Amino acid sequence: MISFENFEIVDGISIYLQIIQYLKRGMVSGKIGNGDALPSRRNLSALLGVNPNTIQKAYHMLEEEGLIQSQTGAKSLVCLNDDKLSGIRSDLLESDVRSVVEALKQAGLSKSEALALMDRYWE
Amino acid sequence: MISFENFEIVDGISIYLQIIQYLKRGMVSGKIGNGDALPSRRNLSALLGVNPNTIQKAYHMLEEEGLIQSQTGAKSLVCLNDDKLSGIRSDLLESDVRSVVEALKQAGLSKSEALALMDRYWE
DNA sequence: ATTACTGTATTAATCATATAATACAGTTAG
DNA sequence: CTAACTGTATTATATGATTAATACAGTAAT
Repeated sequence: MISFENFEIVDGISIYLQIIQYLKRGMVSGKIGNGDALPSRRNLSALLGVNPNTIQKAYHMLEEEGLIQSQTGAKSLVCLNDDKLSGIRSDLLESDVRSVVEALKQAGLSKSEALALMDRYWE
Repeated sequence: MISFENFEIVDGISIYLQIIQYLKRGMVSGKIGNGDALPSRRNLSALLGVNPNTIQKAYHMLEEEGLIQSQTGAKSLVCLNDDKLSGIRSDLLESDVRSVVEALKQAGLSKSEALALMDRYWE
């Protein structure tokens, strides 16, 4: 069963997007794999303290992307292959890194300053 | 006059927050300094293709933070000192770096992989 | 002073997000 | 079989972000 232990909702980004992002990152890391069962909409909504409809929205979008499969009555399952995985990986990492590079550049940091900052925060 | 040439609105974050973020990063980089004049609400709204109220919201919040000063009839001016500047700097860089570190960690990258990725995307 | 530009305020409408309360239909496990 | 859990759907409400159309008051420059 996929865990949401180290998941925390932050302000400024839609909750359903944060859930999608969390699951995709888990897939990229290998912690979440093909066939894994997702928490039920009701369980996850109770765990995170958000409305069931918000979970449903996230799951529904993942299903439209072909990353999970749902069937009325049964648990939703992760549906992955190598192609999908490499697609998610490049999408996610690219947008993450691209945005922070842009931000640090605009704040006037040099490449080496940025790398040093990053190194320091990695712990 | 403060320039918005290299500013582009992205999806997923409120426009007024993006404007605030852009201006703060300019302050941190030194491109924007104490006393600099901001574009008028109407001008900037036309330039960015957004509603004047959206610009007003961003400017108003910056004024509440004490980073700009406005007076009816005249241009709004940047209002900075060293204390404010160092506060913005640590806030901005910290949140930028912290979030990307968390994202890349969760995606399963090692520190060196992350630094290499960052290095590669810098140009 | 007149003109053109400023900031500020108000009201209304629209859209996305999120919540709330139900209901129905299919599955899984005892 | 039945009870408890699943996914799915519907309707309503609230809030925040954004747009829109004005209006008023103050500044700056000619």
